Amino acid sequence: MNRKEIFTQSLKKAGHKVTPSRLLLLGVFAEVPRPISIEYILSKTKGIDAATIYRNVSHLQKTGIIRKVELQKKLDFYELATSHHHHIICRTCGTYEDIDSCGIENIMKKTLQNSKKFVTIQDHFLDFYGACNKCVK
Amino acid sequence: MNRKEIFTQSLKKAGHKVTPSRLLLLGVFAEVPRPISIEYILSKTKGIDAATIYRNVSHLQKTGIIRKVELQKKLDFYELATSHHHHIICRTCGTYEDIDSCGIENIMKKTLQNSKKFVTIQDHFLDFYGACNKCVK
DNA sequence: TTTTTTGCAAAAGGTTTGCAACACG
DNA sequence: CGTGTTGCAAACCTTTTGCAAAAAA
Repeated sequence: MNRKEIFTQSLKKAGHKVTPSRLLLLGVFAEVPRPISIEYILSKTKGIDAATIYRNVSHLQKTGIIRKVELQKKLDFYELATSHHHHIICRTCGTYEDIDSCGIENIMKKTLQNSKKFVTIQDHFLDFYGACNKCVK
Repeated sequence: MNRKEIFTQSLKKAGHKVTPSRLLLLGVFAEVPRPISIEYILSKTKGIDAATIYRNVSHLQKTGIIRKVELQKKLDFYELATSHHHHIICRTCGTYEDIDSCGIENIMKKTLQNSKKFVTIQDHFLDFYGACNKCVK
């Protein structure tokens, strides 16, 4: 079963009609093994109207074929230059806790040692998303 | 020296004029010990024109009073529901490597143990930003 | 008084929505 | 055929820019 057949099957299973634009969209996802942005998707699907892409991304997400990696609400966060730490954030109510010592330095060190392309790490981003006491049920 | 005086001094030192809108803006940052979004800032500075806020955030950033935590270019990344891993990304050219084993499970476990509010972690986000071989100089 | 900053209005991007034509099943 | 999907255009929202008035030094 080739890639197109797999896509076709998963679309049908989710109740979506199989259309050229959807196959193309899923093809873009399959070619890049990492989270990609709408901007990137649009650049790889030039023939298709942007509205169609937005609608399909939204539909495929609702049925679980793709999944949204949401980092808070909007991009570009700012902080006072003196503070930097990590958080655990409740997906339901948005409450959060700071994580004081997270041991990330070890991971950074190990990552650099294993890396073939990279020489330095200047910055990092780490947050956890979960459920707080009040929102577990 | 109170908070307002500290702000005044750091603005002057950076060559900014001291204005009510800037003091208010810095006050918002000081009240929340974590990265905040423009959206949040605007909601806390209602009397002031949005254009002024955007300009000030931009200026304060250039002189290092606040700092931008940039996660790629735009928010809302998507991935196939089956794939999930981490990256080390070059800030200059955008090249990246996958990080296969990053030891994050230990951090998750430790974080949950230390947490007072949280019961489960459903998801996490971790990327490193650095310089690759070609871009170090 | 000089230079920077501000508010307003307009412009510029990116995303969403309404609607009629079209295509999948 | 009937319903879901598409393209187009208009609507929306957020961010940026130009300009003249106001404020800081």
